[in-house]
Amino acid sequence: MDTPSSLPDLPPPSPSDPPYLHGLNGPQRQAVLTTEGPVLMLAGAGTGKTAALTARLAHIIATRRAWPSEILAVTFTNKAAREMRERIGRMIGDAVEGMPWLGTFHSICAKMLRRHAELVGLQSNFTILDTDDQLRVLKQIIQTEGLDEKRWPARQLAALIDKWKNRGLTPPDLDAGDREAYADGKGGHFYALYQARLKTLNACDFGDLLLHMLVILKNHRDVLEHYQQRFKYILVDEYQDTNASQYLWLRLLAQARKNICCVGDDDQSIYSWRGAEVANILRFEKDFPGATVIRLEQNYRSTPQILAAASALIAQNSDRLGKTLWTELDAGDKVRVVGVWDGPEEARRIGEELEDLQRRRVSLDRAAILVRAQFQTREFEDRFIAIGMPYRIVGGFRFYERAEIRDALAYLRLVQSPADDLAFERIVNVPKRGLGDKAVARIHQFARIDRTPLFHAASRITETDELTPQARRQLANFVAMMRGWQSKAGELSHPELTQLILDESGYTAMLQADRSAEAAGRLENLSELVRAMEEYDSLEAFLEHVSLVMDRDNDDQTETVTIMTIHAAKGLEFDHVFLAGWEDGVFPSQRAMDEGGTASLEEERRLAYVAITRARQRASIYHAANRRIYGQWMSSIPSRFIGEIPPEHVASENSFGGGQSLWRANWSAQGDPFAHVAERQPARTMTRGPAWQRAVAQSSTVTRAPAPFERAPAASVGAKPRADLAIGMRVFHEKFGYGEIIDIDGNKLEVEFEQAGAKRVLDGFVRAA
DNA sequence: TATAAGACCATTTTT
DNA sequence: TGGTCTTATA
Repeated sequence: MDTPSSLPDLPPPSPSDPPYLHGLNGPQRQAVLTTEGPVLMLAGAGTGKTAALTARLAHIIATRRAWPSEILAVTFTNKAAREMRERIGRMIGDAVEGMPWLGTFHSICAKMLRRHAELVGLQSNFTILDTDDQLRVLKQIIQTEGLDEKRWPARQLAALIDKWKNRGLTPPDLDAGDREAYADGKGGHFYALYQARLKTLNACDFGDLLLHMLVILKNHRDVLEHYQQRFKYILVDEYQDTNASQYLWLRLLAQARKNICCVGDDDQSIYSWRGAEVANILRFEKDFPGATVIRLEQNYRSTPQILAAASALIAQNSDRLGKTLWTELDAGDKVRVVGVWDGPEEARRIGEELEDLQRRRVSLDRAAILVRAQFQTREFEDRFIAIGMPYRIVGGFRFYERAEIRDALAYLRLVQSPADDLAFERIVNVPKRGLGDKAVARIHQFARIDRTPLFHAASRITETDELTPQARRQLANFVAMMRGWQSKAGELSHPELTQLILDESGYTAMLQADRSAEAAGRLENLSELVRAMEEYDSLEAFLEHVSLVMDRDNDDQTETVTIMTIHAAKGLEFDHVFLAGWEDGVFPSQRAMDEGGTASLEEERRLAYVAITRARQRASIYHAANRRIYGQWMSSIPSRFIGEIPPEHVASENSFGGGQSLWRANWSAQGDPFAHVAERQPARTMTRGPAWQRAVAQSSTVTRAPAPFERAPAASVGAKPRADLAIGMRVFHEKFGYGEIIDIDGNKLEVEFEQAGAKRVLDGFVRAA
């Protein structure tokens, strides 16, 4: 397969090969060495895609085909971009620094758009709105147009506009059908209003970054030609995730030289609900005639058992380009399918398995729990707190999405551009200054009449008697403070300025006065923000970074299990993977089963494929017979996907049969809310689906009665206590705030928290304060 | 204007 | 179930 004879165009590997070719197999080498013309690299899960990709870049640079600044390399996430930059850096050294066009679609477009902003009616210092800002603008429009917000929610309009932007459509491009979609045919009108509003705000949303650039490239030949000349080579990662507008953008840029290399895997396309179009990858050869298609099929990650299970599953999908993954690894364990009684037991069982790994000195970093939806994480969080299992939940709120961070940024934005109405509205009354809806409405009115930004209107309105005397005084004070900061912006460094704003505005005082447990964390986040700013040359640079790039900081050095959604896990790998909640209705999700037909079920199946292929050594699939969803207990049947894995690759276990009576007794004794369900549920469930019957029938392991009571935590096994902590020390905890260490027992601490009282916590969750 | 109690409604979320 | 948003009251 990877012998040179099957690839006649390539020189055979030789010891004189440059280092970046070392260790690459035949197709990977081909992907590196085929620099000219369009290339489609179909890279299955775990086939060394990133290695090939970075080697390709290194090759292009090393052989002087292009300067680093002449290569466009696009990824979807900042993380992927960062990783690529690091890996190339290791191959070619400092030359990566000169790769200004390596980044996400959005960051690259933002960079371009700052140069050409005037071509779409923006100034080059436009602000980038996030989803929150976007929603607020839309709400205002809906309100001023006198629409019933209940009947026509802003979220729905936002989703629609997003969809249009993803498809590369500006308001005039919409056809009749599109326009009909919202508020009895007013969709297009509202879209146009929104775009106009953004223009006056000198702002754009995420979708606009791409859409504006697309419009510019289409309408301005000179700009297009400039970039076509500049980018001698184009490289796109995760091509299956591109949406129409990204696709059109790429096609325009690649048209002249046609040196475009797209890497992707149609089987891992799981973002169609976000506008990604698998069709882009399926029709690549049509778009670029004569394209070289290279398949990376040797998997270096998973055991044959895992791979076979995943392959059989994905084979159920139609509409695939088709790949045959193979591996040279040894057989390994079958995929485990474990049936449990309910959600809490699922968490308990997985917790026990993790403790088992700890006892075997396996680092928890090598294990992950993957879920379909975010709500499933709670069950694990509850359990893991109880047993002291160190965990990390990926997703949820990101750093810059937190209220206090957004508030601080709004202050900065307003200092930097007084015309930023969204920022003004966000913070006029934070901390509370007695400037409520009424006062803000007056300011709005004033601004509308004068056609000036809110801040300017606010300053003017204090010279009138429009407001009550105290509101007037407060507002005058606010305006004066803001003016003060604006004038000091030149003298102070931006971290100093930020600190000054936080203190003078009363924001710090507000949080200090707040006795709740979260307040301490908020203050901590703000100092984190100030610290992060120091790495940037200017406020502008920092704000740009924060709106597009800023990730949550996860620099904890403790070994932890990772709990995350399957979506978030794409591209990652773990030795031990626990796949929770494989029940019809959870996974595949109820929505996917109800609406969307085959297409969305196939996307769920791809998701299942992604999930299984994250595992290197062992994949364990869990399904519960009962699950509480939105507070309601529901009985459930195993996911249809379980039944699609060939029996020869599966080892089933379940907690039923022998354990059942014990269960019932135990649950009833605890006043279990669904004791009545237990009377009949198992029998009924077991006769339900064929998958379940098989899971029971195949059951090879003797069932163990589940632990009826809370067990003593075993987390201390194999964990090393930290040397940097001592009794009496002041520490900070993300959830509980500040406190003092009372006692240390191995890696467990007894801490008296200032707000939350005495708690036992793992040392990994605190840091010295 | 600020707070408290009720209504409402829930996937996945790279930017 | 529980978090967010809206509406009623001090």
